[in-house]
Amino acid sequence: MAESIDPRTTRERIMDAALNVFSRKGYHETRMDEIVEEAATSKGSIYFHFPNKEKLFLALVDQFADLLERRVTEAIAGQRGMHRVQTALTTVLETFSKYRRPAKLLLVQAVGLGSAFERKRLETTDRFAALIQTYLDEAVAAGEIAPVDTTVTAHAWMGAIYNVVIQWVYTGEPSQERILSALVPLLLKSVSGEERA
Amino acid sequence: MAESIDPRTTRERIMDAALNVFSRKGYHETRMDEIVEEAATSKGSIYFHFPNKEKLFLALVDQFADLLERRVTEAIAGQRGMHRVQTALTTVLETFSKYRRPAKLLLVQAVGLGSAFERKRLETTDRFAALIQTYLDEAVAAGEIAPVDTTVTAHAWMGAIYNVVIQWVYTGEPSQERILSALVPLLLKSVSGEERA
Amino acid sequence: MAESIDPRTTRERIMDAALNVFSRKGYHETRMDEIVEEAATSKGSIYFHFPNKEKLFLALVDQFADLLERRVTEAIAGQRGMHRVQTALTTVLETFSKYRRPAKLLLVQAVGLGSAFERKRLETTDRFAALIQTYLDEAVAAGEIAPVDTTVTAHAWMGAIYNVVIQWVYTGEPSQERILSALVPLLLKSVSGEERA
Amino acid sequence: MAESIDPRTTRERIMDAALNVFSRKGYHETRMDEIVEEAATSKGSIYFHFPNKEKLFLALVDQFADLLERRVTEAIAGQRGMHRVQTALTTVLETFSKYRRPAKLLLVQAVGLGSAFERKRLETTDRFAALIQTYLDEAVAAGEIAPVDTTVTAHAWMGAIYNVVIQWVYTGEPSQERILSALVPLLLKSVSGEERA
DNA sequence: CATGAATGAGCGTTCATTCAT
DNA sequence: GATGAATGAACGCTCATTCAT
Repeated sequence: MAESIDPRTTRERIMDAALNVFSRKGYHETRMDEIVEEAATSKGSIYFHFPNKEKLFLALVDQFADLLERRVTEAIAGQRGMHRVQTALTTVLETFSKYRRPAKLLLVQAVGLGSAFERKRLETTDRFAALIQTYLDEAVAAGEIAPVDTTVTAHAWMGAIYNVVIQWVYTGEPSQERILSALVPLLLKSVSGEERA
Repeated sequence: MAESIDPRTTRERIMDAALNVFSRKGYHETRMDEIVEEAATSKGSIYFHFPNKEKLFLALVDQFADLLERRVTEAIAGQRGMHRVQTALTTVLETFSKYRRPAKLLLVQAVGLGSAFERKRLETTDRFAALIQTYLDEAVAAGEIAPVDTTVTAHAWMGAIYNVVIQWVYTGEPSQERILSALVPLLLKSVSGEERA
Repeated sequence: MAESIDPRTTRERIMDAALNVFSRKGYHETRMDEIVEEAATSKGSIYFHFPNKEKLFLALVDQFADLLERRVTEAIAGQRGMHRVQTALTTVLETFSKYRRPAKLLLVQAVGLGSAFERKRLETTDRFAALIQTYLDEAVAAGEIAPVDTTVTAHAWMGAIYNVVIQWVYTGEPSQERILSALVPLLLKSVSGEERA
Repeated sequence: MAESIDPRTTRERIMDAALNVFSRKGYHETRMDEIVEEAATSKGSIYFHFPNKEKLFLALVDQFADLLERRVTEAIAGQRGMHRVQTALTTVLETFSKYRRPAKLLLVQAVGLGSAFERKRLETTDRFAALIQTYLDEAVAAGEIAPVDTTVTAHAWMGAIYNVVIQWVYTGEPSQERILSALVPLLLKSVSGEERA
C-alpha cells in the first residue's frame, strides 16, 4: 500500500497543476475541479493553500514575472550600454522558451480578465516598461542614443517584443534565431542617432 | 405617455448597449441582463438578433475592426511610400480616440478570452499584421527601406503601436501628439538606413 | 411572382404540419417555430387559428380519435355478435396503418404529458373502452360468451390491442396478418365458454 | 436547534423527493427546485448525486423496474407451469399497490417523454415482455397450452395487464380482488384449449 | 493538513405567447 | 387574416467556496 512518493509539497503540486490547466484552457475555462484532479489533491487542500482561484492564478503570474525579471537583471548585470538590449532580449526568449506555459499565462491569460485583474496587468506591464525605460534613460544620459521620448519608446519596445514573442509562443514561428537577428537590430535602429523621417 | 422616439433600430440599440457594458466591465463580468437594461429591450429581443453572448461580442469586434481597416485603407489610398506610415498611425490614433470603447474591446477584451476566441484574435491580429507587411514589402521592393525581415517587423510594429495605444486608451497618457511625434519616427528609424539589415 | 397554389386552407396546413412535427418529435420537443416553418405560415397565423400549443395538439388527437371511432362503428354496423371483434380489430389496424403518424400521437404522445393532458387521456381511453364494453355486454346478454367482468375485460382488451399495435407502429413488427391471426383468436378465446384455469 | 435526524442518506432523500414530485406532477411539470425543497437539500447536492434531471428520473424508473422484476422472479421461483401466471400477476398487483407512486412513474410518465426516453421505455417494456414470453414458450413446450404466437401473446398480455393496472393506479377501480379474479382467468383462457391455435 | 459532500447565488438561454402593422 | 419582432417568466445547470469530519 506504499504511496508513490512525490517529492513536491502539496502547495507545489497545486501550483504545477494550476499552471498546466490555466495555460492549457485559460483562466475562465479552468475549473477548480480540474486543478484538483491534476494535482491529485482535494478541494479543501487547494483552499487551504490559496484563498481563492484568482489568488492562485496571480501567484503563478507573479512567480513567473519574478523569475523573468530576476533572470534579465542578472544577465544584464555585467554589461554596459546597448549591449544590454541584445542580452536582455536573448534572456527573455530563452526564458520563455524554457517556460512556455507560464509564458502564455503572463502574455495572454493575464490580459482582459476583467477589472479584477486590470490592476495586476498594469502593474506587471509597468514593471517591465519601467525597467526598459531606466536603461533607455541611462543610454540617453550616456549619449549612446539620441534623446527620445523614453516613456513612449519603452512601451513601444515592450509591445514589439511582446507581440513577436507571443506569436512565437503560439505558433513556434519565427525561430528564435530569426527573432533575435531581426528584432534586436530593429529596436536598436529605432533609437539610433541618424534620422530620416 | 408617448414613448420617447429612438431612431436606432432595436439591433443597433443592442449593439450600442453591449458595447458600453462590455467595454466597461469586460466580457465575463458582463451579464446579459445588464445589456437588456442598457438597451431598454428584452432578453428575448437580444436572442432574436444574436444567437448568443459570444456572437454578440464578436459582432462588435468585427464591426470595429472593419471600420478601422476601412479608415486606414482610405486614408492611405492617395499616398505613396513611407508617408503612409505616418498617415496610417494618425488614422489609427484618431479612430481609437473617437471610439475609445470599441478600441478597448478590440485591444483588451478580445484577448485571453479562452480558446473560443483565440481564433478570432489571431484572425484579427493577422489581418492587420498582414496589412502592415504588405506595405513594408512594397517599401523594400521600392528601395525606400533596407531589406528587413518584414514578417518580424510587421508584428513588432503592431505590438509597438498596440502597446502604446492601449496604455493611452487606459490612462489617457501620453497625449496623442506626443505619441505621434515619438512613435512615428521611432518606427521609421527602425527600418531606415542600411546599417546591418 | 405567382404563388404556388396550395389547395389547403391555412388551418389545414397548420394541422398537417403540426401532425408531422408532433409525431416526429413528440409534444414537448416540438417548437411552435418548427410548425410555423413546416406549415409555411407565420406565428401569428397559428395563434389566430388555435388558442395555444396544447389546444392545437388536442385538436389533432380528437380529429384522429373521431376518425377511428367513426370507421370502427361504420365497419361494425352491419355485423352481429363476436364477428364484430374481427372486423373492429381489422379496421383499427387498417386505420393505424394508413395513418401511422396520428396513430403515434394517439398512442404515445398523448400519454404522460402531465396533468394538463391527463383528463384528455382518460377521456379518450374511456371512450374506446366503453365502446368495447358495450359490445361485450351485448354478447354476454346474447349468451354468445360466458358472463365475465366486462369492465375489466374491456380494459384488458384495449390494453392488449394497444400494446401490440404500438409495437407494430414503432417497429413494423409483427406484420398485420400475423397480428390479426394471433390477436383475434386470443381475444375471442379469452371470453369463450369453456374454462380451464 | 438540534437538526431533526433523518436516517436516509442525501441521495436517498433526493430519490424519495424526486419520486414524490415526479409522480405528482409528471416529468416536465416537475421543477428541480421542487425536488430540492422536498428533499430539504440544495440544488448543487442533487447535481452532485445525479448528472441531470433525466438521469435522476431514469434512476427511479430503473430502481422500480428492478424491484418489480426481482419480486416477480422470486415469487415465481418455486412454481411450475401456468400457476406462475396467477402468482406473477398477484405479485405485480401487490407491488404496484405498495408502491403506487413509482408505479405511476413506470407506467405513465416513462411513456411519451420524447426520443430521449424512447429507448428506455422500449428497453423496460421489452424486458417484461421477454420475461412473459419465456414462460409462455416453456408452457407451450411442456404442452400446457396450445401452440400460439408467443411474441404477440406476450405483448398482448403485457398490454392487458398494463392497461387494467394503470386504470386501477389512477382511479383505484376496480379493486385488486376483482382484477385478480377477472384478469387471471381471462389471460389463461386466452391461451387455453386447441380451438384454432 | 486533507477530504469531499454540500451549498446556493447566479447565469445564459428557451420558447410560448402577444400585438402593432 | 397574416406577419414576425418583441416579450419576459421560467428553468436547468454551473462552479467557486465552505466546513464538519
